[in-house]
Amino acid sequence: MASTRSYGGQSADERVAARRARLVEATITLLAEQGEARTTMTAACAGAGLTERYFYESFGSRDEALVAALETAASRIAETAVTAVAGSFGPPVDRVRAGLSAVLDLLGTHPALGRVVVLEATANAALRTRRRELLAWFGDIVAAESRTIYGERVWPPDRARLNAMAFVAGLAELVAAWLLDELDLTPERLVEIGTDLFAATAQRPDA
Amino acid sequence: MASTRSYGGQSADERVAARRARLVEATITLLAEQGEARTTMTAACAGAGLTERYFYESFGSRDEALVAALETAASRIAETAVTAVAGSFGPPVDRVRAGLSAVLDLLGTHPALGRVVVLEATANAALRTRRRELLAWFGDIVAAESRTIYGERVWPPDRARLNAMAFVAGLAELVAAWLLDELDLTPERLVEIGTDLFAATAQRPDA
DNA sequence: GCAATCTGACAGGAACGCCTGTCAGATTGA
DNA sequence: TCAATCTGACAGGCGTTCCTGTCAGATTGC
Repeated sequence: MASTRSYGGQSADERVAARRARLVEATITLLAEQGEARTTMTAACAGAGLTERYFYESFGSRDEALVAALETAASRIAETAVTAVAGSFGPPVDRVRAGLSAVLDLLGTHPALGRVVVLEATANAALRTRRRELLAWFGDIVAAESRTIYGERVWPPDRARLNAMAFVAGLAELVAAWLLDELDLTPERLVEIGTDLFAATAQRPDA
Repeated sequence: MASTRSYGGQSADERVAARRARLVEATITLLAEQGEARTTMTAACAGAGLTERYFYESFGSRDEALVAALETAASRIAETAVTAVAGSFGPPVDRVRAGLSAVLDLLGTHPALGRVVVLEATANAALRTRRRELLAWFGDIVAAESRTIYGERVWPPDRARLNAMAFVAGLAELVAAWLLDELDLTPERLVEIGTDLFAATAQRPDA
């Protein structure tokens, strides 16, 4: 039962990892294009070009695959943001803008990531649980970045984290509206609004 | 088929309205206590003490009932907020605090309303669509209130609306964490944070 | 009192998705 | 070459839910 031989020029571990990766990508695509309800186990297998048996080689259930897709998409977005801020310089507002621009560029190039993270991440109980953990994680990242950007003018850590979570959740809602073409939103306007909101929520009012 | 006689001392219209109201209340309770997935049509009927046929007397589908439950819960919360702000006086920050306090009191007394609006409102495609419309509506209300509270120091209408939507969505996320006992949140702290966030997002930074 | 109507209980069709099992054919290492 | 293993196709059980239909009993207007 347990694979051990090489096959098609790949070791057993490599084949399993490749199949898992294909399933995750197919799940991301399906979530983005068809929504959570239609992202069935069968559809994910079909999208990955694999049969149902291989699904349970990598995931214990449909929910596990959905969560893996969310984690993958969220990690790519977070990594983009952190890298952009770390590679930026200049006055605080420019560094924030750099991070937001990088994220919105990424979402423009890969809309599926945005749709998974801001539109479909709440469609399922397992996804919602993981989403809240990811939001807390984003909050920690944003709060930490805000301290390196603004220095002493930020809130104390506990409060900074809560403010950062509210900032991320609020901005995510506007991104959702943008992805759905609902309000007169553009990436440029989102960057502008996000930069202002970050400044307003990260800094203490008396600072 | 169409009811027209009186029965049990009530006219046909009254009976239909009463049954619908019971179904909506049962749906709210189920959403709050069992989650969207277990809020089945059958369960709503059982909760309302009605048989399945009466479900389709008032709703064309399960989704319609879920949406009606969300609308009812959201309206009660919005009404509470608007009434509290309208009945408050004093400096701006006090009026904002009055509105937030009233809402959190309501959620403390009727946790089901909060759970439906901030935890379960995204669990279903039909609910998500209605939720975004309600969020835009909340945004309009909050933006309008912010102008009466802060006067000329607020953003222009378009921008005020977007900021208000981000504020509501961000605060809703913190309320969700509170309802789930996840971060060291209390109603008092939420009021404090919400008041600060409102001030930070409603007013122009240079005002 | 009686026919018409309303109500509650319940059965079950139809559809769907998750997950498991079987089986023939392809690929490998010896 | 050949046995062992890996792969893809597919069938189908199981459980669930939505929604419709039937039917006996309760309540009404006349």
